[in-house]
Parts: sequence; structure tokens; C-alpha cells
Amino acid sequence: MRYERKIPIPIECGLHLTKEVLGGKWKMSLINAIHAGIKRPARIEQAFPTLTKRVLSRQLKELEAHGIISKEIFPQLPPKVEYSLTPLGASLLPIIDMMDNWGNENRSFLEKVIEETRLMVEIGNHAH
Amino acid sequence: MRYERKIPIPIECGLHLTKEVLGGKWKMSLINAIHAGIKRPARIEQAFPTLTKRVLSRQLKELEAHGIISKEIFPQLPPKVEYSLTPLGASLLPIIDMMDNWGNENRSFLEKVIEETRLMVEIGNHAH
DNA sequence: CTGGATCCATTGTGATACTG
DNA sequence: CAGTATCACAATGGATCCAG
Repeated sequence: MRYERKIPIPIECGLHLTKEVLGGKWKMSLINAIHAGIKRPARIEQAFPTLTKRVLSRQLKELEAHGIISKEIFPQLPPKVEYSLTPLGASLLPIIDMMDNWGNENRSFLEKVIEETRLMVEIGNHAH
Repeated sequence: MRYERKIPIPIECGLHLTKEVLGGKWKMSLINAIHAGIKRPARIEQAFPTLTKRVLSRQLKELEAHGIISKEIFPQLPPKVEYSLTPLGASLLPIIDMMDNWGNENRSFLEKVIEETRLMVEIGNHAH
């Protein structure tokens, strides 16, 4: 990711610690997928067609380094790898579920306002 | 923020809708602060010394556009503004609480692995 | 099949000066 | 006091090629 971070994370707050772990674009989806039994990189790629290999690799690597998932390497040719949730990773599932539910419960409203926000912000600036 | 987004959000999933709303660096902290009664921009600035005015303005504006907070303008000089949570915004509080708690419960471990991850990722690349 | 290397595009944030 | 304009840059993601 980076050799040395220039902008520090405000870790005084638990929120920012959790955000550092779950913040990547696909990390929560990856945790869900692994929990659902989609444990091998090739299968995860199939499950998320717009997720590229590079990003997948990096986010898995970070999740592993953060102690959220563990990696089992089968010494075969071709290589085989399986990821699993650690207990710490599993303890995130309730949070992820709540977020997924909240988004789904408010889907129609959110899709509308998110779309409107695109058109709003920084356009007013052009009409100065 | 931007005129037109080039990289689409995968909104098929509720997770990404929620992430779009809560994803900004300070948004969850802002929701907490407003809920705790810190409702005016100047006071929020005091509460978060490393949060700059520009970012504060933008994230408040987006939260408002997303229907999470509402803005009351008192026609005075100097101007006075107060933000409040909408019911939709208040419905996010349990999620934010869970994330805050999870981070605090695992603080010592997380601080360690987050720090280690900095040093690990992309350094192995230099030693190729 | 897994995953690193390289290069580039996009998005998000920090700093400052300024206006009403 | 609240908020925008402008600039610069950090952080993250995407595309492609390559190696074991």
C-alpha cells in the first residue's frame, strides 16, 4: 500500500480503527463472500466481475495482515489457496450485516439521493 | 465533489449504498458529534482539531444531501447554523456505535497490526 | 491458479486565502 | 461565523503484462 503514510489516521477513536480495517472498497464484500464459502481467489473473481485481480490481491493481503482472514496454501501445481475468517473477522459479521440491511431497507431513497448528490455538489461552483 | 463519476458504485449491494453514505473520513464522527449536541460548525471544528473547514463543509453538505442531517439557518449576523440528525440519520447510530465499540474492544491488537501493515505492504516489493 | 510489477486514472483530503 | 475558490497532493483503484 504505502511505505509510510503521510496523513495520519486519528486512531484516538475506535471508529477510525474499524474504518481502517473495513474501509477498502471491497473488504466487507470479501468478508461476506468468504463467510459464505467462497474461499478461493478465482471463485471470488467470478463472484465480483468488476473486481480486478490486483485489487483483490491487495485487499486480501491487508485483511490477512489485519488478522481478519487467514490464508491456507495447498502446495500443489497449479497452486491452490483458501481463505477463512478468523474469530476476529467473524466478529465483524454483525456490523456488516447491519450495514447491508440498512442499505437495502433504504435502497430506493438512497439510490435517488446519491444520484442527485452527484449532480449537485460542485456544480453550483461552476455557476459562480 | 465531482461532476460525473467515472467509476460506478456497485449499488447492487446494500453494503455499497451504506458505504457511500458513511464512507467519508469524518462522516461517522460528525453524525456522532451532532447527535451528542455539537451542532454548529464552529463547535465541530473545535471538537476535531485536525478536521479542516473545507472538508467539514463538504462532508456536512453531502450528509445533508443524502438525507442524514438537516440544516437550520438562523438569519442573523454573524450567521448561525445548526445541524440535526434526521430520522434516517438517527437510524445509523446503532451501526456507528457497533463500529466504535468494535474498534475500542480490539484497540491494542488493531493498533499493532495496523502499524505492522504499514511496514509490510509494498516493502517486499522493493526487495525483489 | 495465484499473485506481483508497472503504469496510469480517479477520488478524496489538506492548506490557504477570501467573501458575505 | 459559515462557506467557497483554488491549488496541490495523498490515497486508492483499474488495466495490463509477466512469473512461478
